Amino acid sequence: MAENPLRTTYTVDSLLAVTVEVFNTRGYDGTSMEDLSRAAGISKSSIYHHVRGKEELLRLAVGRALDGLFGILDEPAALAGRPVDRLEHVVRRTTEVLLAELPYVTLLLRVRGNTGTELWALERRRDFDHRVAELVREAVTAGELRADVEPRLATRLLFGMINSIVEWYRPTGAGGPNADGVPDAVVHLAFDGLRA
Amino acid sequence: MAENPLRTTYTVDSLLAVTVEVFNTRGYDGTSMEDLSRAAGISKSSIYHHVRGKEELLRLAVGRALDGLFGILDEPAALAGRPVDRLEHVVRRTTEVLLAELPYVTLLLRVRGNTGTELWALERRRDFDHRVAELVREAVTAGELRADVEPRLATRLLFGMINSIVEWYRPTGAGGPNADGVPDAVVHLAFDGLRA
DNA sequence: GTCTATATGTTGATAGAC
DNA sequence: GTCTATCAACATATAGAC
Repeated sequence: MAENPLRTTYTVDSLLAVTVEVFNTRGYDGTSMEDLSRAAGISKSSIYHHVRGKEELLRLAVGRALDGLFGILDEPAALAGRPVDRLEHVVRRTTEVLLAELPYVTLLLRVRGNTGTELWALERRRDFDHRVAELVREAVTAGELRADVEPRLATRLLFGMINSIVEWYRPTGAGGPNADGVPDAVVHLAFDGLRA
Repeated sequence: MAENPLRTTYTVDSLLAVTVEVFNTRGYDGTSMEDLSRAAGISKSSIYHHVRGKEELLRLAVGRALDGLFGILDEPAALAGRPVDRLEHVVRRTTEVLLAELPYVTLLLRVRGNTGTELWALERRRDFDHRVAELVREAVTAGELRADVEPRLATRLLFGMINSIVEWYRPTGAGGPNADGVPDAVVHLAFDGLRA
C-alpha cells in the first residue's frame, strides 16, 4: 500500500495522492498535466494510462471526500437520540473526517462549477448541507438550541467555520481522530461561544 | 457612476466590476481574456487599453477588498475600550465590509498564491488575521473570553465562519449595513454559541 | 507501464486601422 | 476607445515504439 517515493510505477490511488497535493497548491485550473507529470516523476502519457484525463482525477478525488462525509450521516449516533446530540456528533465527526481526508476535502471545498464534475460535486455538497440543516431545525424545535437561531443561517455559519479549517490546518504527526484538539474546539465554540 | 448595461465605453472601475463577477464565477485561472471580453461586451484589445493585463485586474480587485478590511482596524471603536468590545466591533464590521464589498472580498478569499499578486494578497490577509488574533489574546488575558480559548485557534475558526459568508450570501435588496441580520447572527453565534 | 513525438485547440497579449 | 487580425506559448490529449 505505502510506496516508495522513488517509485517508478503508480496505481490510480497513489497517483491521486500526488495529484491532489498539486491541485491544492496551484488550483485545479492552474494545474497543467505537465505540472502533474513533473510532480509524479512520470510523463504525461503515463498519467493518461491510469485515467482518462484531468477531469477524472478531479472526480476521483472529490468523490473520496464526499463518501467520507456522507458516511457520517449513516452512523448510529447520527440517526438516533436527542437532535442536539445527533447534531453534536455530526459536527464533531465532520471535523474529524475533514482532518483525516484533509487534501481530498480541501479540493472538494475549492470546486467552483466550471465542468460537469464540479457541478456534480457542488450538488452533492448542497445535499449534505441540507440534511444537516434539517437536524438543526429539529434541535431548535425541540428547544435544545436557542430559539432565535435561524436554522439555515446557523448551519451555514457552523459549516463555514468547520470547512475553513482546510485553509490553515497542517498535520503535526500527533494525528489521531482528535487531532490537536481541533474537533473539541469546534464543538465548544459552536455550542457555547467565546464569551467568559 | 451607475452606467448603462448597453454601454459602449468603460472606465477601469466599471470594467473591474464586470471582471470580478466573472472571476468569482469561473475562478481566476479558469477565466480567459476572451471570457472577460464577452462578459464586458467589448473586444480583448479594448480591455488591454484600460489595464496592462489579467493580473492587474486581479490586483485592483483584491486591493479594494484589503483596503476595506484594514480600514476597520483604524476605526475609533477598534482602538479603545475593553478588548472584548473592540473585538466585537471588529467582528461585526468585518462582516459588514465583507457584505458591502462582497464580490471583491470573495475574490480575495479565493486567491491561492500562483502569481506575485496572489502572494502579496495572501501576505496582507495574514497581517490582518494576526492583528485580530492579538485582540483575542488581550481579551482572554483580561478574562473577558473563556480561559480555555486558544487565541490563535479561536481567531481562525471565527474568521473562517465570517469569511464563509461569501460562499452563499446573495444581496436581497434590503441591503444596508446590517444586511438581513447576518452581522447580528455572526456576533451572537461567535460570542454566545448555539446552545439554549 | 513507461516513453518520445506530435496533433489539435486555447491562451494572454500585440499591431495597427478607424 | 474601439475594432479585426494575428502571434508565440502553452494546454489537453493521442499514437505508437519499447
